[in-house]
Amino acid sequence: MTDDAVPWLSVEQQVSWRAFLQGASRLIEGLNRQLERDAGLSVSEYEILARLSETSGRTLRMSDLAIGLVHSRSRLTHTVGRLESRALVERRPCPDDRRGVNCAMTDAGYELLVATAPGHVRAVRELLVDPLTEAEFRALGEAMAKVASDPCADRASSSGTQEQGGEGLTPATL
Amino acid sequence: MTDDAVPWLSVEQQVSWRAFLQGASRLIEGLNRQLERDAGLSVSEYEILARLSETSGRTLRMSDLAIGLVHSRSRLTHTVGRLESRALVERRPCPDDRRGVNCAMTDAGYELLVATAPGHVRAVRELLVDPLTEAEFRALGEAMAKVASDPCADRASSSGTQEQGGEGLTPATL
DNA sequence: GTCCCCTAATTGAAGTCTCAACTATCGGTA
DNA sequence: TACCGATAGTTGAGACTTCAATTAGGGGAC
Repeated sequence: MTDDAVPWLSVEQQVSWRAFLQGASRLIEGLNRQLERDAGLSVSEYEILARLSETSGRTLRMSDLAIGLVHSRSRLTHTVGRLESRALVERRPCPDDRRGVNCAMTDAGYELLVATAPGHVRAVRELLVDPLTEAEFRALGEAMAKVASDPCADRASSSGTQEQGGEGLTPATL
Repeated sequence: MTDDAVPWLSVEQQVSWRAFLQGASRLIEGLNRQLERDAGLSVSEYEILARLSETSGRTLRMSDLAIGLVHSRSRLTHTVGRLESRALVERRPCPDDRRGVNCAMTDAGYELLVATAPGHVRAVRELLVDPLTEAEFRALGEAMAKVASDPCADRASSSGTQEQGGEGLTPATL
């Protein structure tokens, strides 16, 4: 934990940062609302079904799902539990590793996904794709891919109180 | 709710879209962890304190806070309640509108923010700003500003089942 | 073989958010 | 003035997530 002074964000950076928070918030909220209304699914649940639908056998190991979706194992366990209780998904022991659990999509799950996908895609377009130009959307994707794969993202920095490098001392940050 | 076919996302768009979900997830999770560890605050709580610190009088009306942070009123009520129970914030009646409630930052709240800001800024830099070039970060900010202010974001589209315009019928979406 | 540490997954409690219902006030209109 | 729809904020229940603890199996070193 290097304890060097870290400069405040510039005003421009702060504007970007807040735009990110606000935009992400609106987007996710809008998607959740649409999915909940039309299919009784949350975005996480939809994501799980979508991932499963893409694999041969419509089956994925819990840990692979968790990694792909960037969810904690615990969260995944709970969410899959809910899906399983609705018979959209099934848990099976993993043949080659007795610690593992396979999550398999049922026919009902697949059907629900097929029925739900069009509305979801439309919402993603309306809320995210359409407001942007193609180039903007591509740039957004590239930037977020870097953020997603940033190797340091696990061990977030700790810090005591220390002086900042910037101008004033307004903690006008975030 | 026009019921026209909506094309699937292209493969490239899907990659961008998933990168967004993954990146946002890692980012927010990392920030929450850092704030929780170092100050016992969540990102939403930090945001509230930060907004308050920027206003003259360090006071903001509940509804203004809710709009600025893109939180539901209910969520804001709960979160402010928690902050108030820790004496980081105070609720006062709003002089000019008897329905309104003003949320005012206490000195303790301000001090906690000042003590917390450096670590938080560092985390934002490590997780989001540093992995990107300046141009990328600016582009990200501009795109997200459009998403945040998109006028249609409120009434998310509803939809029944309908055929898609794309190629196959794989609901490989999200 | 057996120790030991690592990974896989689950559990339950505590914390947070959402949703719908409710109270109170505002402000325009008849 | 009395009504009435809209806005501000709260509440509590239920849904979802997080965190720490727990169970179970893998796999290398000795």
